[in-house]
Amino acid sequence: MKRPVTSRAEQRQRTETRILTAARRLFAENGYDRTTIRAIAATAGSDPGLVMRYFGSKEKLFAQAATIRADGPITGSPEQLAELLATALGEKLADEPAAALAALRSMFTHPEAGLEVRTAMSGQQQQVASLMPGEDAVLRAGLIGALTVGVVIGRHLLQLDGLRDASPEEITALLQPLISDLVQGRS
Amino acid sequence: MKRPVTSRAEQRQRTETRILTAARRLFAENGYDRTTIRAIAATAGSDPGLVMRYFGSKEKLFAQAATIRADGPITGSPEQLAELLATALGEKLADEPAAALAALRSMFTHPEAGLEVRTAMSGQQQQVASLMPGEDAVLRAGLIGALTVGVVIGRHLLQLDGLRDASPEEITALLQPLISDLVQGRS
DNA sequence: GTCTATAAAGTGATAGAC
DNA sequence: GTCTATCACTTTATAGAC
Repeated sequence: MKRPVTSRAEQRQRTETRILTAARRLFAENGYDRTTIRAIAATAGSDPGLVMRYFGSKEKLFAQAATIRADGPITGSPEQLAELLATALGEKLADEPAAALAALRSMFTHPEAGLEVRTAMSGQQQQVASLMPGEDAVLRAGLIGALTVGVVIGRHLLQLDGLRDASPEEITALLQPLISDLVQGRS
Repeated sequence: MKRPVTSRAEQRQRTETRILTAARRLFAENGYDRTTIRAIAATAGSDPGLVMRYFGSKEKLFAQAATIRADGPITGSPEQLAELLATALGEKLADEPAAALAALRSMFTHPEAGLEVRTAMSGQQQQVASLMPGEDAVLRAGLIGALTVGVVIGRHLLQLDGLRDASPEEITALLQPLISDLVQGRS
């Protein structure tokens, strides 16, 4: 008897990733509540029962699908910091990170998603603030965070007029000096 | 027979506003999908049947509850414009406009709410851009809009670290020069 | 192991009793 | 006019047939 090119375990993991990819896309497009297990299974070419069997619950599936990958560690002088933050923003604008978008779209209506986003941002902000001078460093770091989410959701989720079509470079070129001002504490 | 101090029509309109207020609060707190007619009725001390009778459908109730009041007309020189935008932002930070927050919280998961926010912002942005110099005025106006929503949701909805506690004046003081840069096109 | 059938719960909306 | 009772539907989750 010839071994199949794809073993049982391989096949299983393959459909598992297919389900996860489908879930990510649908969660990013429609949010947690409006995405049904049925729709995910259909998109993945699979079955609702299997989705439950593999991931346990809709909640657990979402947790895996909407995990935000943290940016690399942040260090350097204030001048370097501004440039670092601007390029990190540029990356978030260039590609469409489905997992992060899934979390972002659901953050206002699904408590778990809100927590995910808040903790991810909180960690980042503390790091950033510790590298910044001034009494109000935490506030200024928060404003950088707010600016970042504002631009990301303005482009990917709300599709605001000017933001949708502009190139990432164009946007970061405009924003880097502003971020630099916030980092240095000039006002 | 003595006339009651509150007539039939008065009484009716009174409960109608009570329902509307409750709806605004719950929509702002939990979003469209997770807010039920039943919960609105209970909060308003009324009845689900009456809510339907008065407003026709959940959709129509939401439309009335989540209407964004546009800012006053925007005019003036670029210098004035930056100040105007900063103070308008300050107002949005000082009080908690329940109707706008209801629309904002649901904008990613409820298409109607998304449209409401998008059209409100689009109108504002076009006005602002028309008063700004430079080729990329539309993009820069969009960035001002993104910054504004970012800060508003960062404070009221996400409750980001530095933003939650800072005073509106502190925030606008930091942001006005940045807005001014975007308006003038310095970068 | 994969999928069908169904259970259990909750929703918006409606009809009709008081 | 106000509210109770219920309909029709959809959801996640489960149990069991193949």
